[in-house]
Amino acid sequence: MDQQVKKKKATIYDLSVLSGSSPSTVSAVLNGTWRKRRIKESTAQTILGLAELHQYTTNLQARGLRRSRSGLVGLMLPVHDNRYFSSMAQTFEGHVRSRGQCPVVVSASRDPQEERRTAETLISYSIDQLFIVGATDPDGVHEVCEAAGLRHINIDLPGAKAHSVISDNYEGARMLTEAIIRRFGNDDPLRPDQLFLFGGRNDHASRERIAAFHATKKALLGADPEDGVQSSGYSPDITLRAFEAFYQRHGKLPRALFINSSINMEGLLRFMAGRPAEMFSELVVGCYDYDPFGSFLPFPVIMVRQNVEAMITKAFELIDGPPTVPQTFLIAPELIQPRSALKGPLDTLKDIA
Amino acid sequence: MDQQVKKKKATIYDLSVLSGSSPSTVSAVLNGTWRKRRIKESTAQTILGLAELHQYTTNLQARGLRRSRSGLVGLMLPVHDNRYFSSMAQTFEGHVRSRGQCPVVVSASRDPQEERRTAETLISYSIDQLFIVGATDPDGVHEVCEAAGLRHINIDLPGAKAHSVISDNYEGARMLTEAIIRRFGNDDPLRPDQLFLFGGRNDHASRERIAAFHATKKALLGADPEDGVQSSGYSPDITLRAFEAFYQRHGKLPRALFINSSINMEGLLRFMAGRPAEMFSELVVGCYDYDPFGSFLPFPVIMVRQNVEAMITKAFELIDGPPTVPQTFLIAPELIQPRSALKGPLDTLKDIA
DNA sequence: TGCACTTGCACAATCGATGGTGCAAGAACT
DNA sequence: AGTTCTTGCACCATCGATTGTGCAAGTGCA
Repeated sequence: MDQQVKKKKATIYDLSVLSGSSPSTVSAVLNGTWRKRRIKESTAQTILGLAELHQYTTNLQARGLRRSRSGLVGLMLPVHDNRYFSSMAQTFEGHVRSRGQCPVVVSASRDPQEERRTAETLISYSIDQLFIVGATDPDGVHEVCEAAGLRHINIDLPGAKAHSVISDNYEGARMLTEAIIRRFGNDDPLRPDQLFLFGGRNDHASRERIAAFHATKKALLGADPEDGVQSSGYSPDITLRAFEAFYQRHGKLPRALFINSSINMEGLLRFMAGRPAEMFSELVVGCYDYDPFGSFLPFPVIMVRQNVEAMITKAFELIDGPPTVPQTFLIAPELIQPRSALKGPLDTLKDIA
Repeated sequence: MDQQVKKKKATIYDLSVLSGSSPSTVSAVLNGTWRKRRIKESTAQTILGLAELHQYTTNLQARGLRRSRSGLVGLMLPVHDNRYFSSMAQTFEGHVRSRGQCPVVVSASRDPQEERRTAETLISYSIDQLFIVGATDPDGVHEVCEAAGLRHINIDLPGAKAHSVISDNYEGARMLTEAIIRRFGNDDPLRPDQLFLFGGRNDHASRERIAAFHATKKALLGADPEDGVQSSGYSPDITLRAFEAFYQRHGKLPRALFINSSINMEGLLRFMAGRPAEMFSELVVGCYDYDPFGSFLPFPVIMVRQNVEAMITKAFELIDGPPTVPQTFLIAPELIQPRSALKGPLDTLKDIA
């Protein structure tokens, strides 16, 4: 009967019996340390043959328990459903796999409590390293990791207590603001009260971007009215409401927009839905994020692409390196002109038609 | 010194000593089975207090080893970097968390070998269930799961040997094709040789969609030339080349396009990049996938949104239900008119400004 | 007082792999 | 032949939690 075939998954003990060797010998052969343990070549071959035959696979929980690490490497994202973060996941996976470890990607919803709980859960599985992306409370997560002796690193949003690899938000926002302004010709240049920033929150990235936004406006346009920033967090709906409020107050949208992230950009889309396309035909938008579809909207959208590959690479370098005092590393982002469809992490996969 | 503070993470044995109870009692208290084991309320409180005090957390590898399951639930995606799949991940996470388990999301690059290897790795960690999304070789993965006695289910692309929950691709493609055709008025209706399908591959979804495409063209336009389908897999670059080849041959793009997925749509974007926007002003596109940014391109893009929430819900229902003969369940997708910015899984998160 | 229950917990085996240590048999050498 | 190495492996404790079982002390009742 099929029920009898319900294989219990061969263990080293099974192979031990079958091969006539001890479990420890079998273990050594199967995990590759057998030469160091002076196991005879022929013994090894016998065991490897049996393993193959019986489809042996290591029980990684048992190994993890013994070694007190698991081979799992964690990536904690704010959310999955976003091109920036999902390309982060994609890139991360590639790196982890190429080191023979197993990537575990989870999201924590930008909720400090959830972030800590998530870290704790991962720690309970004895993950080997944790990459903390865009955490609302990086230092809170740090405490949890620290207490468990877990190597970790911040990405995208910096913490004070562990290394951080982040985008050069100031420079990126400076470039973006400048590009928005320069987009307008000299005959009808942009006025300071025509450029607004939507999105942003009280996090490091937003603060830097807002600072650069202000500074660049002042430098290039000579002035910068007080009310130029409409904070609306990282929520499409709140951003939508901010646009609606603005529209109610002014009877129109600004001439130009600096939008803090693709998530806020979705708020603009929601505002656009149901309104005539002509309403947006003169609009110029800068968005601090890159999304290929966002780049081809019916008005110019200048985007900033953060260098995910470089960030992840640097993060691995640091997390593997010797511990030093926490430092923040800036990775230069790239200004992307409207109507650009760039390659992404998927392009490294082999093309299959 | 800090080095001495390197806490070894309290175990039930530590708490056992501290509380004067046996490890098994501590274990029972901490995992909630203590009433069943007739542990005194006061004993339990003492232990819980100590656990709190010493920041005890269960070593889930040890538990997993003993129980031979881990509390991990796997989601295997083709890729992360895509709104369809990442919204799948987002939705999945919500469901898994609400059951007190830990989601593990990994991708397998649409590579049959990678798919099996990935499943094997996850199995080695004793995951409790596996959700297989868009697998190139679902039945291959099935074998691996079957051998390990792992509950699993196919999503998006069906397999023959396990339950499958998929989008009603035929009906979706029928709606989409019809919507594309109806988009053209009666004075200058679309001709059969003006509507082409790009993308698709030899998988179940593509076959269904292509069949519906053909049938609907024939039904509504009376004819359907042979060469109406340009297979280009799931790769932006191959799709780009398909567009270039088409353009070379015909000196123009088709009047209307059925694009098989957002990934192929990115191929169109790549084709658009660097070419004048006017070239696309008359184009009408239907895309079998939904991406909010894709919905606002400078030409009408009719999209199909697959009901991710319903698919995941159904999948959980099935995977938890009693085993029966493998069956495929169709979930109705939704036709999305151009310029629609819909809510997604992120909107369930609490908005933070 | 005697017997049957109930209460409250301890004991010990177990999950599967790892790695330090010990030791017999054979080789090499004097 | 006696001593010292080397080879090749087995033994066993261990990682931390779970769980079936056993049993002493206490309770209730005739």
